[in-house]
Amino acid sequence: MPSPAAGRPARADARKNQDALLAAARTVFARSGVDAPAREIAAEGGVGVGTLYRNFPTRSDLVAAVFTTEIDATAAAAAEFLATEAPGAALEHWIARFTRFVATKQGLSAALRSGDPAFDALPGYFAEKLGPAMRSLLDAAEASGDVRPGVDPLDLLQAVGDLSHRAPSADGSPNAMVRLLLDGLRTREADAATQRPASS
Amino acid sequence: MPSPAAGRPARADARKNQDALLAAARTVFARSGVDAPAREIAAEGGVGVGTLYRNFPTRSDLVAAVFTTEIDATAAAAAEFLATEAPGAALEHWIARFTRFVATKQGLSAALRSGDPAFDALPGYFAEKLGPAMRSLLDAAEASGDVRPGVDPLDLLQAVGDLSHRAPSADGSPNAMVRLLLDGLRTREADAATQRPASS
Amino acid sequence: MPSPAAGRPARADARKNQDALLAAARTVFARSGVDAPAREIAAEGGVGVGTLYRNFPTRSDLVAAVFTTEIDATAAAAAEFLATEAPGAALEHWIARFTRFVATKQGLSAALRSGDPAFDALPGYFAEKLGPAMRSLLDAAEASGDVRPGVDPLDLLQAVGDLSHRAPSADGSPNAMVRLLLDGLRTREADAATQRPASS
Amino acid sequence: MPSPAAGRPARADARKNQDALLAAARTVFARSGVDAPAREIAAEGGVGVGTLYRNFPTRSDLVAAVFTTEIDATAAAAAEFLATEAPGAALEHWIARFTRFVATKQGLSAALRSGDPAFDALPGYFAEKLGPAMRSLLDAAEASGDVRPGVDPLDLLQAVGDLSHRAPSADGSPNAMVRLLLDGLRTREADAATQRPASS
DNA sequence: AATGAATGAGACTTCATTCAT
DNA sequence: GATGAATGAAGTCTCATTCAT
Repeated sequence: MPSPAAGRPARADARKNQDALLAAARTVFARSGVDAPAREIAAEGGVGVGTLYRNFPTRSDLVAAVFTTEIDATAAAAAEFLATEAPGAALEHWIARFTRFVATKQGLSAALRSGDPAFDALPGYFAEKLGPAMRSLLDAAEASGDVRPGVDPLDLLQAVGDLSHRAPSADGSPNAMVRLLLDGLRTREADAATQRPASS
Repeated sequence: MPSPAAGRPARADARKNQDALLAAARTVFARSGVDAPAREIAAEGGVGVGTLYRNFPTRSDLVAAVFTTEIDATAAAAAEFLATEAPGAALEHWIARFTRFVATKQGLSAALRSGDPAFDALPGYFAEKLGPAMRSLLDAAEASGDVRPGVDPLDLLQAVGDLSHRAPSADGSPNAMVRLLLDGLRTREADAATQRPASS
Repeated sequence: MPSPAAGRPARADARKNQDALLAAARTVFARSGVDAPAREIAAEGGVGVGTLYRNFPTRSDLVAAVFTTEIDATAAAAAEFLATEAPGAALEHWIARFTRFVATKQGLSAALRSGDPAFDALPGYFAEKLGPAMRSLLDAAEASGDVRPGVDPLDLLQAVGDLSHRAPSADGSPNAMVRLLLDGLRTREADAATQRPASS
Repeated sequence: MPSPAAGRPARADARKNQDALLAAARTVFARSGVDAPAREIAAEGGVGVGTLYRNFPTRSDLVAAVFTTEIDATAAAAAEFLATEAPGAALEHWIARFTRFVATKQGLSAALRSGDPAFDALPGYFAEKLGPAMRSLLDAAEASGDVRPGVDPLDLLQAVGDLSHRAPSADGSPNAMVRLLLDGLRTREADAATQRPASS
């Protein structure tokens, strides 16, 4: 064991608990919504409620932390997909991932609107992190001709988010309305053909 | 059985309370979500909790009643608008109204998914009442050339509903994404021009 | 219809309700104990709660009335049995009947001890009515040699009552401990024979 | 897992509360019956309702615990009495004690019959613990000639229990009917004379 | 620092009782 | 007089949160 840099072990422990709680909260929020009992989250994380309260004094702190964490992870996935897939596929996959992220947040949008100051920074964080991520995917897809230009990344994100809201969606793929929206996003080569013929 | 022809006396009062409770629930649901304390609803309606429980034994009974009532009112508005406005305006106004109805239902979609059997009939009722209403508005608007044909009323309703979800919207008009969706609904005269560069 | 004596019909109605309530209370007390909801009793009697309260302002009034009524009926049965059966059988049948009366009064003894003044007269009424009834049955049975003499009727009644307390008893016959007590009551002809032989 | 040898710290407190609640329940059950408000029991024990619910999630858990505890204490008293008193006195005292235990259980027999599965094991526990205790006392008393042989301990226990049911009994001694029963239990020297007319 | 026991506010629900019709 | 709707007190139970160990 080549102890790296004589760090204080207590820190490691604290960090471990924080991570465990974050993961637990993610799980529980998805299962029972953001109003799930604190005890359920602590139990899922394998710690006592006291520890939960020490690390996240208020529920909104925890919610915000989970939200932030997931935004980070989701944003990071964009670069990863772009690096390993064709632009169209990357965009599609990433939206599917974003969709699952949203679906996981039972009751979050209601919480956001609650006026709790702990949430004030969240929309900004969302825009700051996911806006550029979406932008990069759209740029690539526009360049490759997969989607038409002129779409605002945040508008799209919001729309997809809203449409994903009620859809736990069987296999993890976006629900019908999202697919509809995405279809509309593609370039209109074929679309035009569909629309031109003799209308009924 | 004394006086044969006499109607049921106390009924008038009971009915009044029921209406008061329905109105109160509508108000409170919009303000605090469908999970608002029973006492708050009773107080808003100016009755005791006991009365609330007598008239609506379970919370889902009340939710379902409010939902049903509003669906009826919303559906009825369609005919009214059609009779007094031009097709395009009628459609637009009605959707704005529908949008407000949805925005009022904080947490309803989550409740719907709760599996409570009291909600089983609701989606069907929604489709049965609002489908034809939307259909009639779309027909008129299509006939007058305001919107393009081929739109499924229920799909549209669902999409608008989902997009309205998080938007109490300042002045009562639909939010940006809904407007976007509605723009897409209009006839593509201009749209087509934009998309088909060389139409010659 | 030879109207008997031009009585006021209202009276008949009132009496009918009272009887219906008494019967209903008997049924419900047996089913759910003397603390059963007032509404359940009113419903069983086919009247509104208001009528219940008009006829029996307090629960104890009703309990006392039922109790009194049944004491009367039980006392009356003694003479009837004596007139139609042999003394031993009459005694036995009557005790079985008394046993059922007691078993029917779930929680009555607790209520009796509650200190409610409405119950003050009950023990006296019990003694006054059932004491003589039991006395007459015992006298006959003693005379016929079926039971040994020297048993106090009220003591016996109380003991049987207490022992019947926890025994809904399958077919309506007294439970094991009561039977034991009654066995002890019989003349010891056979008993002596049983006891004399070689003790273990 | 830090300090290995250290016991569980907070346990002492928890145990103390549990005991306090058990004692409180015993007191309150005796005073107000087994249906006494949860809050009353918690208050008597000097704890919050939450603690009551934590330690005894359902009322039947508490009832069963009190019952079990008292059965244990009552059973233990048998050996104690046997060791310090003459067999006849030990039996008498123990029955008096048992009588008080039963008198304390206002409404318990009704609860037992409620069908709550939490009570299923109680009759068995009663028999298992008190049967042998009574047996040992009877054996000693039979050997010393104080009581006649052939009495089933559980039958006797049940009979005494039922007869004690309604008798809080002034000075703590069994009520009249129980005394009657116990008189019948004593050896029949005199009794036999009375019963066997021509013994010669 | 972590733990989980204790607390008690507050939500739910049931009924006894009153009273307008 | 009868009815049953309304009331609200009272009891149950569930957590969020604190705090001793």
